[in-house]
Amino acid sequence: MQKKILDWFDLNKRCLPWRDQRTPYRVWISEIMLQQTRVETVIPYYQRWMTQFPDIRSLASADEQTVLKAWEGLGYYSRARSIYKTAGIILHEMNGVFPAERKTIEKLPGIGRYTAGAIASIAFGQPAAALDGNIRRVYSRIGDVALPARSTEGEKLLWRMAEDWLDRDRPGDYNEALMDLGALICTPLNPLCESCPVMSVCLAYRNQTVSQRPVLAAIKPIPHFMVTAAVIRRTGADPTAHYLLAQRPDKGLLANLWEFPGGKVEDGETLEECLRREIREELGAQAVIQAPFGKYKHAYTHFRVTLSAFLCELDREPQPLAAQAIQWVPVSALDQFPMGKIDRQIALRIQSL
DNA sequence: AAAACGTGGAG
DNA sequence: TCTCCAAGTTT
Repeated sequence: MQKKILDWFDLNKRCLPWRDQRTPYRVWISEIMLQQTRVETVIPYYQRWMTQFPDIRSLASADEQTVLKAWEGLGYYSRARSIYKTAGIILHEMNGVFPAERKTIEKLPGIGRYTAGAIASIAFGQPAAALDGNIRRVYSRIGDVALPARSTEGEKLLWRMAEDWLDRDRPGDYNEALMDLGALICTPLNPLCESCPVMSVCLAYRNQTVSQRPVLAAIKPIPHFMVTAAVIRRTGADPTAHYLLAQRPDKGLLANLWEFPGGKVEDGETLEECLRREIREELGAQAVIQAPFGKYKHAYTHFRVTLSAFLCELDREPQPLAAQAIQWVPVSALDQFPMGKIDRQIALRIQSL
């Protein structure tokens, strides 16, 4: 099976930017960017990143805000903050040398079992197994695994398969081969079994259970929240327009990113009441609402929001009561502040005025 | 063990 | 419009 998969890989592997010059740094950055993220999404981010931060030293000497800005739009922003932390650790505690041992790699921030195995095998040629979404699907089908793939028992079995069946001579290529096989042939929907190099050993194919493998967990209902946000224009003699941004807490959703202040609508509250309450609580000021500034729908990982924005002014200078920091920002500088998708859309609308 | 954590694309 | 999910990790 390993030979069939590697022979297929040698003929069909994808040409991807991180597959040139396999330095540990390039493999590491690509692996983090690819966590839960499509290849096509990652490619332009990866190319910009390597221009902006060509090595660990340039990354470690940047500001976290600059790093988050480079990550803006990729999502799961703790990944960017972990990368930044890891760059500092490698530079200051490891003499600037990326560790080669899987166990050591796995101790670094943002690197779990999969990523440690991928880096160890791909960048260092070590016989370390990797189990990602693609490989999990491929092995669930080859072994016709009836256990839910993400259950404790299922994970145990699948990691065991990944360890036992790893090609010891070409571990990095083998792990990548399984991922390419999962991405190109053994796809979630409509897999191309007739073109698969391991069709003859695939138990799910034999048992006609391919479409039922892997066994997925039940999906939970996703709540939907109504939220408001204030686009606050600074009043006063200054002829240049400035708008107020607040920096989110350093933990949780969109940590350390900037946003237009606001919050969830509570029961029995109108949108305007919600906004005035939030501004009072977060900024210690009275909001004078002037006009609606658009509705924005957005789906996060585990909830959805409909955000109603309003153009406002304040009756006094705001205080950072809830945010880490607040800042009056000229329209031309809104670009430089890392934001999540929905706040970026609001910022773009301001810039189009 | 289960929940939190983003976004964009396909069907 | 809506669902599902795509190279997982952390708490």
